[in-house]
Amino acid sequence: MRDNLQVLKSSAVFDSVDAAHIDAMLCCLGARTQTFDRNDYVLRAGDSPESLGLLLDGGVLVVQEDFWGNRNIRGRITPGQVFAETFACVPGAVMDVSVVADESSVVLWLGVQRILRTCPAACAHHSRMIRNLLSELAQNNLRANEKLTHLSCRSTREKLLSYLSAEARRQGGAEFAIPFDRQQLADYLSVERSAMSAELSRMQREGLLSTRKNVFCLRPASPGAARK
Amino acid sequence: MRDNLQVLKSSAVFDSVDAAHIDAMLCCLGARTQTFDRNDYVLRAGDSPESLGLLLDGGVLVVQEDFWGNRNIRGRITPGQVFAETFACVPGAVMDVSVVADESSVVLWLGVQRILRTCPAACAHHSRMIRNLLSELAQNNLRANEKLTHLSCRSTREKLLSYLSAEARRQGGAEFAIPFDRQQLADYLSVERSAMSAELSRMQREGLLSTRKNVFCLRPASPGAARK
DNA sequence: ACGGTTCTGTTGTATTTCCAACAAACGGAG
DNA sequence: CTCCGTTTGTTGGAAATACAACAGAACCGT
Repeated sequence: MRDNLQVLKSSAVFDSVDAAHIDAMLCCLGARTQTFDRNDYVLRAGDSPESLGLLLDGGVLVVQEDFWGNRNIRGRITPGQVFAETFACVPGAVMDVSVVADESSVVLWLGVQRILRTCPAACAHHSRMIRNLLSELAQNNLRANEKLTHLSCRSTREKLLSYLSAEARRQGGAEFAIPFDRQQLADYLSVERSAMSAELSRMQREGLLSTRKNVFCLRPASPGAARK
Repeated sequence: MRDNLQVLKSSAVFDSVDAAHIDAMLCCLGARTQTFDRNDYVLRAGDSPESLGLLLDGGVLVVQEDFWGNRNIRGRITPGQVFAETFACVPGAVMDVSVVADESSVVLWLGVQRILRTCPAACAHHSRMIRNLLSELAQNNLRANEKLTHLSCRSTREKLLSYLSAEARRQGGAEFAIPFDRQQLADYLSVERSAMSAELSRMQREGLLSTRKNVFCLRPASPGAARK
């Protein structure tokens, strides 16, 4: 719990905010922490959160669920990242997604309206935080765009390649770990788990990639690879 | 062209900015207008725009295209709305989508970094505009979320119902016009145009809805409706 | 080591989508 | 009005996905 300050200092929303002032800011933002066990709901679809969540420890999934338990995973939040900021920034916005703890997690709630409503000149750091928040929203937009790119692919194979290429690019190498197990990956890409599993097998047989558990390694295209 | 000021005043990014100050702001933002014919590219994938676009007149489509001309429509921008703001807000961000004029259009370019970089206190309206921009980004996020909801549906019918319900909700009635023709709607939902057309026919036969051109009317569920 | 649970890959069948080609309806331009 | 290009709806065969059911592997705590 002592390294929470470390997480805060490295978090994008507190970027360029003097560490010495963070305590004062937290008080000003009405910050409070909350802990969750695995599979606990952090926020439910239908909520209108007034605070954004900053994950201090653990991991949470942003998911959309229908009545029959079908779920689409929007993304996974890791410590230092924020979530629900979009809904917290639009007063009255109703969440159409839920946030579920994927493991034991600690969340710091920040009353974003206290940043936005009061005059930014009141506190020198407010203006900085608003710009950080804006940057965070833009990043979130980019992530959503990326996911839209994956989902607009027509076939399971294309979706996999689109996602895996993006992940390789993001992590800067052909070998990388993904934050999902197979079922979660299928829910993220909106495909059938079994069909995806079969497709991954085919792709491995063709030499496009190799995978052990959640570690993938993309291979450069080999001209003599067998099709199908 | 004279009613451009009217568009600006009603635009969300200039919300609560005194009309008398807009002129001064435009100068400060390095604003300049540009006109486009139908099918002209306003921005191309690969660009790193330093300005956001505010549409003064006409209509533009945000699209993602691959090498073979397959395109996915991300959305349609109408006068008063902004586009490319996400990329303009993240210095160096490379666009993975293009913006194409769907009709003759007039765009006002606003140097967003001049809002963000300079001290907000320098101009009383800067702080207001930053918050407007933040709100705009949040709205954009909500739209992206909505589209993700549509795209995560598995079947053509589900996608159609998801989109049409959302549109009905947005426009506040069972009867509404959509901003797309059939091909554009198919590209927006990432489905086959012909399959979508067939599905729409089936849904009409079942009495779920009626459609003439781009006007749709959703009907309340009738218990005795024939399946398939 | 032992069960029990979860995760992953495989397979077969039913269903759906994709694709190409065509037909009908529509909307200007001359 | 006719011609012509565009848009929309229809159809049939090829291909891909959805679904269910199962088997082996990995993982857990006891």
